Amino acid sequence: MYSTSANVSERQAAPPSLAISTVIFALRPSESSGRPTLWLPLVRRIREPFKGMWALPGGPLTHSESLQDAASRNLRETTGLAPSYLEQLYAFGGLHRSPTQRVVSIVYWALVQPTEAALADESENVKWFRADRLGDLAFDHNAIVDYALWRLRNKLAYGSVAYHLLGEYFTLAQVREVYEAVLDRQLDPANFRRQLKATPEIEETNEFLQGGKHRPPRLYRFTGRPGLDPDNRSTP
Amino acid sequence: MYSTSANVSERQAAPPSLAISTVIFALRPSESSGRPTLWLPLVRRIREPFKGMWALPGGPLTHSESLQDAASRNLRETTGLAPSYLEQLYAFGGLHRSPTQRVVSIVYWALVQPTEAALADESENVKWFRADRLGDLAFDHNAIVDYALWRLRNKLAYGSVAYHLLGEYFTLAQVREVYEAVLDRQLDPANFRRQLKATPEIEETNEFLQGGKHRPPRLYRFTGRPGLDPDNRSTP
DNA sequence: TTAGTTTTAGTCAAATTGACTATAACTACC
DNA sequence: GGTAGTTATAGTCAATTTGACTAAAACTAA
Repeated sequence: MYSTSANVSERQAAPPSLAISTVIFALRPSESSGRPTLWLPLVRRIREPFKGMWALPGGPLTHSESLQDAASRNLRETTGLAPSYLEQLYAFGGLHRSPTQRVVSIVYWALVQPTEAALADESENVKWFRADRLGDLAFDHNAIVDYALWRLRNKLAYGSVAYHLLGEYFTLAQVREVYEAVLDRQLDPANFRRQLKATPEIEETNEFLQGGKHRPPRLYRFTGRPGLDPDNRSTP
Repeated sequence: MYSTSANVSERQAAPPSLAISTVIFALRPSESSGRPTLWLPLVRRIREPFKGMWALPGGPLTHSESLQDAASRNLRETTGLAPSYLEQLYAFGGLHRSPTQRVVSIVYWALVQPTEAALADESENVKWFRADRLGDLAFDHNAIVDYALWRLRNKLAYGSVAYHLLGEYFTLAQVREVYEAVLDRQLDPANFRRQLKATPEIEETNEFLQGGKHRPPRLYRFTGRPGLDPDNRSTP
């Protein structure tokens, strides 16, 4: 319809095009320290503009999908995973985001639990990067990732989002490691666990994690519901 | 371009159309109690769908405007006012928001300081309503207003947004009245002022507000910057 | 001058937070 | 089998913050 070879007046008349992108966070052990760190998948652009550079996964909004469905499909197509948490981040609509056309991107951010599947889906054009060591990305995607990180840190501090980066069962120390990775600072183990034990959504189980070279920690489980976004208002 | 009389296959092929809407809050003294309450302007729809019903101010995104500029213009056109605070709320993109076509609305919310001008701009098709006494609105606009109210309450509790509903100089009791109106509960005057006095962005002046039938309260002034949204990142 | 009003400062106990100590319960190694 | 190493877990204590409340200050209206 709106071919890229359209002349100027045609381009001016065309409505801004609408795209969906996703910032997908997962935890992976750092190669150096072994502690968990934040990673995210990027895709290599195979055409202009920014051909060859890395960019957030995304694509146009198809006619039969809600915004969230489009983001969810996008996520599945690039990582093979289902999101454990998915929330709208922001609609970016600056005039000069793309040099060739006016495009408005509605960006979602997601948390996934990393599995073998995720690694298997890596390829020449899809790779995972440490969130704090991205190079220069296409478009305004560096700014978008920065904002997503800010939002993640914020939700971590106030909301109850850390559990979506972990499996169904977890130890309190694992939760603390998530906080330390995302907030990038050490937390006092004893005080941290006191706070977690005071939140009613964290349920104690009678299971313990065996295998460490120390006292086996108790496993817990998160029983809360995510958020109160318009998209997620009436999810039972 | 995409006329409403296009046939089904043409409509399917057309990209979802993109609109900007704004939820504009201002304070006005309640008619009954005289205390400040939240009001917002609505416009009457002059064509289908939902012809005759009240709706949020809005319109299509023009090609030469950023999202925020479009919201700002929208606000000025319906109220004659400039926003004292403007922030993106959410992008609503459900499949069936409008019965006639797929439309994605990027909604902003704003705070304005009410002046004579705002009242003057009321007309047959633009009216202000109490935020807690809206009827049935067009489209999904009731849900949008609910979400905007939720966000306002949230920002009030954590952020520093109340001052944008007041003038440059204000008394601490006026701030408390804003909180009481938005949160809909009474706050202890003494404790509330202790908290405000502890926040460094609230600057004491040497002026006092005369005219009440009681001890004249000191005037204060807000010196902080609003937010950290992508739109407002580099505002000096 | 007095009553009525809101502003403003202050007290005190309860709850929360931050820094820290000590014991429990496991594994690994000698 | 005992002992060192490690993390889990409970608990203490002072500092800070919060909520409920008292009371004086400073104006207007009568």
